Amino acid sequence: MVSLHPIMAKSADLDPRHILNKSGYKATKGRTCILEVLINEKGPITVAEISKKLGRNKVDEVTLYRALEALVSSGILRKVDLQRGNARYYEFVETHHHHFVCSDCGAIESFSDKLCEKIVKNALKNSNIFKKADTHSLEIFGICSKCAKQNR
Amino acid sequence: MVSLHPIMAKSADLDPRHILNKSGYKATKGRTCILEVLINEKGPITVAEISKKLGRNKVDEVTLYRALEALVSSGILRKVDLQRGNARYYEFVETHHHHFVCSDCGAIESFSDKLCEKIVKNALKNSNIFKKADTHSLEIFGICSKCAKQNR
DNA sequence: ACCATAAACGCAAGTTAGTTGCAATAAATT
DNA sequence: AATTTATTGCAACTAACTTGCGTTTATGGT
Ligand SMILES: [Mn+2]
Ligand SMILES: [Mn+2]
Ligand SMILES: [Zn+2]
Ligand SMILES: [Zn+2]
Repeated sequence: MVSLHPIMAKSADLDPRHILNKSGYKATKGRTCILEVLINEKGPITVAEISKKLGRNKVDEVTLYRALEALVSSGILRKVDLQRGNARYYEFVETHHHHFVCSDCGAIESFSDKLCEKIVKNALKNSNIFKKADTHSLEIFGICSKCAKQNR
Repeated sequence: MVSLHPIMAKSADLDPRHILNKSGYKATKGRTCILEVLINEKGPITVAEISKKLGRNKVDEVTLYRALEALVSSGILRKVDLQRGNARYYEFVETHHHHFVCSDCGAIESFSDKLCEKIVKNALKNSNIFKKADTHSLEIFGICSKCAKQNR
């Protein structure tokens, strides 16, 4: 938990305009709003959800797709597969973590575990063709207790 | 490595017809061929690739999609996200494992690590809403040494 | 071997998701 | 304020599925 001085609107690394410029993008109205939506979101959301949350700041869907792909390629956003249809899920990358997902209702719980690094290290050691790893994804799927109760 | 008696065409758990029937499906020509393709494949492949490998046994694309979804829902096949465009990747589930994927050329190396189970156990212990886990996915992304060399 | 039944199939049509090209616009740099 | 270059919106397109429905085919019972 970071506590901010009241006079500071936002720490720089949570300010969409600053983030965009730092990565060499123009802080246009569109991208600023898009990134703001994702920063304010606790978990991954779909393209359609982002569009809806933009409200009166809605951008063309082409613009949205292009912006999301750009931000992913810079490591600002992350695309995750939550195995729910084929919609893509995006989330702002603050700290690395994983997801526990309910296969029924889609409820998401985040977690992290430093054992992951150990696994990546092992995989690299045993690999014949990889010398370094960039990223990894780990999601666990199950039925949440609410859904488990209902489906009985 | 399992050694089979010459008179035995295939061990039962690798025989598509047997697998289909055991799960309550009809061993139609279509599904038998589809499953055969996936059993003979070492890694996950796309719908288009499956279709091509079917050759003269090609089925309608609708049939293919319906068959794949059915087989996934029975746990016979698995759908994995290798972060390469939006085509879906399917693979026959023989033993649980994970993938190390080249973000550039798509090369895949499989691995498994029992530390995964530990992570799942940890996540369950710390979870407020999940009491059990069904499956999990873990993929590592990097650039293979061949691509690393070329891109220099 | 034949029949009944339900699963699976193929076709046609439709939808949803994502892409490409290009001229117009708006940040950033000077 | 002018210049430069990324970004945008529109229109059109492609790829990736999905749905409905009448026909076919595998399977289990006679
Ligand atoms: Mn998350
Ligand atoms: Mn595999
Ligand atoms: Zn649930
Ligand atoms: Zn490679």
